[in-house]
Amino acid sequence: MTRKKVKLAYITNDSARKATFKKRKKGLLKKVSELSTLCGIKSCAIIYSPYDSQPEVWASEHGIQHVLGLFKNMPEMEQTKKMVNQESFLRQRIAKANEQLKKQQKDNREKELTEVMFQSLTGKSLHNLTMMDLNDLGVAQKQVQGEPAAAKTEGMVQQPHDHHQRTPGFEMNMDTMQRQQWFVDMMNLPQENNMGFGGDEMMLPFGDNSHNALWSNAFT
Amino acid sequence: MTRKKVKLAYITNDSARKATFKKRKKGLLKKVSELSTLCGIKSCAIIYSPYDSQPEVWASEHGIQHVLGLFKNMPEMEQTKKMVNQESFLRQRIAKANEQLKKQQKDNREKELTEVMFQSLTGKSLHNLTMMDLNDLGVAQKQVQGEPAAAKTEGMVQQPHDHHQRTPGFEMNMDTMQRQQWFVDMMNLPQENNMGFGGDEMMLPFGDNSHNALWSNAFT
DNA sequence: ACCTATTGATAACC
DNA sequence: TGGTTATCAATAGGT
Repeated sequence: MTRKKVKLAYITNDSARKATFKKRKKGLLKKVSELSTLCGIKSCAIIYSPYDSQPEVWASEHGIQHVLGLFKNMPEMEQTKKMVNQESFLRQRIAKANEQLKKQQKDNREKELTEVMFQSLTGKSLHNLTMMDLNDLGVAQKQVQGEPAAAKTEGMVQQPHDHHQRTPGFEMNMDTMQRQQWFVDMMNLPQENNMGFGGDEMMLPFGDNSHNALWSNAFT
Repeated sequence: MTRKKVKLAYITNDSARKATFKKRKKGLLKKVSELSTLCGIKSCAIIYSPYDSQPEVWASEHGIQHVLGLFKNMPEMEQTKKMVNQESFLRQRIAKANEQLKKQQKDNREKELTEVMFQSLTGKSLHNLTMMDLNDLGVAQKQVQGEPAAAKTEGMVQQPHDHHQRTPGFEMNMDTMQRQQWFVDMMNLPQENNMGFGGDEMMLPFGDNSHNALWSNAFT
């Protein structure tokens, strides 16, 4: 029963290391527990080992989580379930927003079509309509920017964010021809430029935020 | 130098408790350190005490944080800076989305107004356009066909979320006066009712997710 | 996994 | 608050 002085270094022997790990882990958690009990403080210990599928976690009752919120531990490291949940929740949220936006865009396009159709009924060129139909929601509009009717459109394209500011400012003194021209111009507004943000832009930068983590259910 | 058996219970004596705390904390962190060194495992301990302004944290080098991401400890408990940052970031993101959506809605509304105005100016029926829209966009039209335009307008206010679906359903049988009145009415439509989803609805449920926490900068 | 010698931690004291 | 020491507790190494 001689006992070496234990050099503080990695134990290369696998079984010995595992044995030591088990013993010391137990002792450590006990220490943590004692510390919390004796001193009435909040503490926790997290031990991740290849021996346990899950990280060993100990925390004083209602431990630190009540201070920083409610800390939780990942059931499994690799799963990072909650983190994914958080992310997916946000994605859902954003997808919903996007959906709303798309609806609006669709509606917008619908109106365009209506307006273009109106053109055709009133003797205007069907060129725009054709392009729109061919390209549906794509870049069709841009392809017709060279059209006379699109002169104003281009300006609007470049100031899509001010678009809404035009709305209330109807000039009701235009004659019919002018109004119709304006009407046609509006039809040629490229929807794409009013999309504002696309899916990609709304992607949460979780790549950069990979250090964000959500702990869950380790502290009882 | 007699030594009691140490009853595992809260030490009521303040100074004694503090002394014990200091000693044991030191010992505990040493244990954690040893465990990691000896067994090559990741571990960390977090000790929050009234004695230290900041929580005492120890983690094996590149500890657990590399498994779950990069865990970090709040510089100060109460600040929960990062958490706030995360939240505010998301809020920003969502606010942006909302803004975009509003723009779309406004633009949408603008087109509606234009359309309506044009109608009122020309006195033409747009039924055929409606049919075209129907073909292009599906069910939307069906829901509103045959309804008086004025009624529609009111519906828009009360059902802002279905706004886009009602829009194309112009009923063009009104006389010019009626149309113009409708037009004016539309212009006076409170924009707020067309926002689709509001800030509150997009509020992240952080109240419920208070257990979400972002650690930062504790693990060096 | 269980033992026990030995080291290590620390309660009580100064 | 920090240091000392007797004692208790943890555990290395063997079984």
